[in-house]
Amino acid sequence: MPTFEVLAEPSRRKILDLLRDGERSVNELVVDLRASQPSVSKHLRVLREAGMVNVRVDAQKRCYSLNPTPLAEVDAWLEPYRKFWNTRLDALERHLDARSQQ
Amino acid sequence: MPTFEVLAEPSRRKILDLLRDGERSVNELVVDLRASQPSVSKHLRVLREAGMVNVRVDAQKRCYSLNPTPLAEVDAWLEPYRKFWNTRLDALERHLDARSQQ
DNA sequence: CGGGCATATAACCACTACGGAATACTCGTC
DNA sequence: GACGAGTATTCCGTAGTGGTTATATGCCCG
Repeated sequence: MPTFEVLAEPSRRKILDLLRDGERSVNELVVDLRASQPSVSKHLRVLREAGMVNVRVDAQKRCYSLNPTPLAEVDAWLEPYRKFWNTRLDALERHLDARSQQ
Repeated sequence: MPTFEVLAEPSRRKILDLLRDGERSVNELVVDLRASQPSVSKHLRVLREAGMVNVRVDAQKRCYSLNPTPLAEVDAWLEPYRKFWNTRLDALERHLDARSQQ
């Protein structure tokens, strides 16, 4: 599934957010997300196949950790837009400066 | 529709990309996207309702222009991840530095 | 005011994604 | 080797999305 589609799911974004604090087992994620275990497992599969998380097997547990690399694609897409809201902010600043001259 | 879902559609991202170069009429977008007119109109509606584009009426034509503001939400979500691939790059740099010492 | 241009909307269809319940798998333990 | 914990997978039902065709709307012009 393409990166942007993966991120369209709020639960999946939240999983990534949680994994920023370090690796978590499936059950820990289930608790934090207040979702069913199959649901979380399915989302984790999507994230795995998109290369956004890594798995470490620890007996029965699977510990998932963050792989932020694919997010660079989003960052790259966003890049050309950044100058737009920068120039917007610049315009706003100029506007405010002009007002402060009064 | 939430920002991330709006962006999940490749055609919609492409529309935004095209509008970076300035406003376009629906028909111009239809040509550039090689898509049907109703399809483009629907995508434009989604983008409109998400506040990502503005419309200017010019006789029969509707000229759409970019409103990048909602993209700031994506940028904000992405922000905490940026340091991750920075530290990854740092790690890569250290690795390369270490190799160059040999 | 009739016709053609530009766009929006409606109605329909195919597809897929998500959630829940049930089940299968796999490992460590007794 | 039976059992339970932890997780993955399967099998539904459902809802929503995107595409196409057909139609409606609004505007300019002759």
